[in-house]
Amino acid sequence: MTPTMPGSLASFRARVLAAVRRIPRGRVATYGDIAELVGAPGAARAVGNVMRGCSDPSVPCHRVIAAAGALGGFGGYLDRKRQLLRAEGLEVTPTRIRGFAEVRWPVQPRTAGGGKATRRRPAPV
DNA sequence: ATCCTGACGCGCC
DNA sequence: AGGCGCGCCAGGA
Repeated sequence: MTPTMPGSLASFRARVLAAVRRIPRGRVATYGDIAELVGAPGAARAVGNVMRGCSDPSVPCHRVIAAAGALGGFGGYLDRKRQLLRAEGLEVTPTRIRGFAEVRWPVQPRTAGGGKATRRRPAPV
């Protein structure tokens, strides 16, 4: 390909959408995480701007939340976001995702090695 | 090239 | 716990 075609050329937006698309169902990622994934640590805000124009149904923009498991935003339909997340089996409190660390992505599910590194069941409620 | 906006992040009150 | 303000970053006018 062209000598100058580092992935960086792909619009920040394109990279973000690609990353978001990789978020598995039932999992969530923060704007900051996405930013870092696309090689723009600290650009969480910019990521949010991208999501804002995310009209692509193939992009699970609802899986992108704010830091600490906060819901973040979703246009004027935050309720919609909670609904979608719940539909994926996530526990969502009125203000945040429950067990955020457990459903956060990307996360290394300890390649089924030793076994007990992280309790898959942190305890209900 | 400059200014302003924003689905953020984090510290502080 | 919850709410407020400042700082950061990329895009658009």
